[in-house]
Amino acid sequence: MPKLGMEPIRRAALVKATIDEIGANGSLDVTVSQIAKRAGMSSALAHHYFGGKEQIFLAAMRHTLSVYAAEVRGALIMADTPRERLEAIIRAGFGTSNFRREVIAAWLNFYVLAQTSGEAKRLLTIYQRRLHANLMFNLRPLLGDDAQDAAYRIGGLIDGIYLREALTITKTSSKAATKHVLAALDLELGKTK
Amino acid sequence: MPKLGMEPIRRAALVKATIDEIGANGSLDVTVSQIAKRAGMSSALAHHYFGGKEQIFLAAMRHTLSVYAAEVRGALIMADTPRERLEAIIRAGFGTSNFRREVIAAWLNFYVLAQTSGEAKRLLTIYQRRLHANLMFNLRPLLGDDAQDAAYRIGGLIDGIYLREALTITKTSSKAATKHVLAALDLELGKTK
DNA sequence: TTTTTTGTTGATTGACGAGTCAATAAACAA
DNA sequence: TTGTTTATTGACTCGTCAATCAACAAAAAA
Repeated sequence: MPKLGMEPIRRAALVKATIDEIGANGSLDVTVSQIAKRAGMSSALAHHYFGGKEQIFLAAMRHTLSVYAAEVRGALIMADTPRERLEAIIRAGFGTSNFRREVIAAWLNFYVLAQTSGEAKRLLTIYQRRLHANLMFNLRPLLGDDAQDAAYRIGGLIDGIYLREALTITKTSSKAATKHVLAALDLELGKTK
Repeated sequence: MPKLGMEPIRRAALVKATIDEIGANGSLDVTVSQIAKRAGMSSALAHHYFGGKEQIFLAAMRHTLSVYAAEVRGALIMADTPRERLEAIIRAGFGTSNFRREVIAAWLNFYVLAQTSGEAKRLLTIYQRRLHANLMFNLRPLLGDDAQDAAYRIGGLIDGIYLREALTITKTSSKAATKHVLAALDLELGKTK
């Protein structure tokens, strides 16, 4: 009994299932059947809507990236000063929608995908550039020419902490991660504890 | 014409071929045949010596880790003061044997493997702990109770920069990476530029 | 010399998975 | 009503790959 207008629903379900399946599995070594089953449909339908496995992965990646971007934008609305905006960017990165086991696992595997897929690489590069630009924009008024290097280090630290969480995940790690990056930010800004 | 004493030679060749193949391929999605071919033997022989694919991967991982550890130990011999030792640890991480395309790609994929394989996870955890302990030991005389957090941040930054290099590799990035982490170290130590 | 140990591979097996296709069915348009 | 578009799947094809095996060869031990 086919209801019309299923396409967006199916696509969304597949995207979510893909992230969950990668998270559950810990690798990109998931079958289209597994994803489709988790999303409650046949594998043929997944192919029908996405064309192929890589395109499913890329859609999941775009979704992850856009959720991240939305969370950052949201946090920035509330912030007025450069310092507040920097804090908002950092907090958003470790916010509830991004800092979860499956999402971190998926993120890690997107880096692997980027080794093979040009499109995946492009998407990740966009994320990195956007993060860097956001940090730069708010660091420059505070640090001038040192902003460039500081932004690189803060961005690198964020990514590094993500990578570590891919290995050991705990409930409290979100708070701790935020605190660490904020401390690094204070150091960059020249505040001594 | 079987020469005796081939085992260690074959094993070493397979380990090297594994790292190269993962690097060339950008993922763990390499076949035993590919690895064996690169190492100049049949896939059956690879199985004969290692028993299975995962054990080949783990051997490659152990090798990578031990090369890293050796490089750190080597650098530490020349260093006398805590500050010099910290610099040595950082420099070793971005030294010529570790900071290469294939090795970084392999490293990234070991993180993925650690999601599935308990042994891989164990090995990576050892690396992280060792790095942390090394940093701590030399930061404590300089920072006291702040050493713990500082070590976490320096370690995280190192990993983060590695992750970024997995995406964009350039010739000069080794120098730049070192400079960035050393700058972060200076900040932690309270030196203002 | 016979036997055992070590080295080595081509061929095969058995499983699994991506992608395709034909067929079915409901909704909608003409 | 008839034709078209959208939704959906079971069955199938074709390829790949990890792992095993049988067989051969040479060195070393007996």
